[in-house]
Amino acid sequence: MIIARDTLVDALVARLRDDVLSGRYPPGAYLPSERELAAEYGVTRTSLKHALSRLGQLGLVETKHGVGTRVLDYLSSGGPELLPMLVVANGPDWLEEIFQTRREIGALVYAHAARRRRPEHCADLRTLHGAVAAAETADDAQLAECEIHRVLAAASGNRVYGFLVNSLLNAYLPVRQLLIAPFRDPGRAAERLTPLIDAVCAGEAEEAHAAATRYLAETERLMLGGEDR
Amino acid sequence: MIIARDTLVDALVARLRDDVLSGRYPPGAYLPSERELAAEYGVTRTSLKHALSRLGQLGLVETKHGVGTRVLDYLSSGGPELLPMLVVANGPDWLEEIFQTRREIGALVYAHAARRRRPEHCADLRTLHGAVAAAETADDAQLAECEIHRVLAAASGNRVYGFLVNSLLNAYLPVRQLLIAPFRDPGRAAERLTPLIDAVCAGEAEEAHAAATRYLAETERLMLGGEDR
DNA sequence: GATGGCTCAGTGGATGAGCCACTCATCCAG
DNA sequence: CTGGATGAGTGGCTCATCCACTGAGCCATC
Repeated sequence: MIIARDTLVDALVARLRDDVLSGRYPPGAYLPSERELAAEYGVTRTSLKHALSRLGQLGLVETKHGVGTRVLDYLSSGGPELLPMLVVANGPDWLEEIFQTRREIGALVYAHAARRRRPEHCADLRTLHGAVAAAETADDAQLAECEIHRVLAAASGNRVYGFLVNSLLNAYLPVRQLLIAPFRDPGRAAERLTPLIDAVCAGEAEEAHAAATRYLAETERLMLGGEDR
Repeated sequence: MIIARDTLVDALVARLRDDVLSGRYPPGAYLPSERELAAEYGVTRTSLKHALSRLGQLGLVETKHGVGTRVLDYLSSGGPELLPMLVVANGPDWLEEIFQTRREIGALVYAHAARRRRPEHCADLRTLHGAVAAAETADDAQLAECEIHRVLAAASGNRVYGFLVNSLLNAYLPVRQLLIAPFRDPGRAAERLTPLIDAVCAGEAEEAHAAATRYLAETERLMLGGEDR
């Protein structure tokens, strides 16, 4: 286990992010001046600026010289990089939409993977599939399955799809402990993966599309508390 | 036209980003120490740190206290927020993959839009469609068309799809001048949109899917220099 | 010889005072 | 009524300085 103690700026970012997401500073509103905020949180203006700068990069706020820092309408203009943050703050609100996206994009991308996979992708998939089956903890199985999704996305031959899948994984990883049910029995988790991996390695695009849809829907059901068998 | 002069930190971010993308600092390599970099660029360490912090938020580098700042393997682990940057640096390399993604995700999302659109979405679509037709410049037509994509994504009822579409638009906007051909004749641009918008407003999901695919493929062809008619 | 603790050089983290540049509302002179 | 000057308030940026962390190497100990 890695102990990654947060830095002061990380804590500030988290705090300001919460203040924005909770509605304390709604979209369109101006934040207090940097000098005021720094005083309120008991930090230097320099540190506060670092935090604001990162929120700006995230697309949550916009700073204008001589004017101030304004909260943006991130729900309208934001990108998927906001998902991890939003999921941590309001997980249940987002589950359904993320699952739908995962299911539909997954089917699309994994069908491409079946068409364009190369031998090394298949080798990686087999290795990871084995790692899921042999995992000693649910945690290991879950992480190995994530890598499978990455390899499948890479096999699609479209790097943009790789980015999209990474986005969804990034939203999933911070809350994965809550969605670990499908991996409690690693052996069965691996069995569920078999049809998808076989279809992709065999180059059967139609079948991969169907298998992906089935697999993703089934794991969702289990994540949401359905019984396994 | 808005004159948004770059700030020093913006320039630093751009410079460091180029140094990373150009391979001067390949993934896995450590950047020189902050003190050295600050001296090299003739700026304060404070400003340099602001730039590095933003690159970190972007997922391009990772900084560890007491160790240094390392370039990440952004092609493997990054998200779509990297696209604007990558497109500006190596546009042609990415065009094909972005177009494929736009076409396939667009068809998927706009089919959902046909199923779930609400009256206000249709009203917005009609207004924007009119704005494209009446645009006095290709520029205005292009921007209005972008808004149409945003409204369509919103109409899908899935905010995650909205984020994905925003990502693609963000990658497109910085280079849109190079891809403005389809909007040289705003009237014809609006004509091309008609089947898609009609299908969505009529709630015909299958037809919306097909119309979206046709529309997106046709505009791509024109963007890449095909003749219009 | 292997172990465990120490030191030290180098790195990033954070501070706080200070000055500069920009924006906007206001006011006043023409 | 117009146009320019003013000033308060904002963020941009610098500087000098200190703190905290890491890792390599040394060395006494076992």
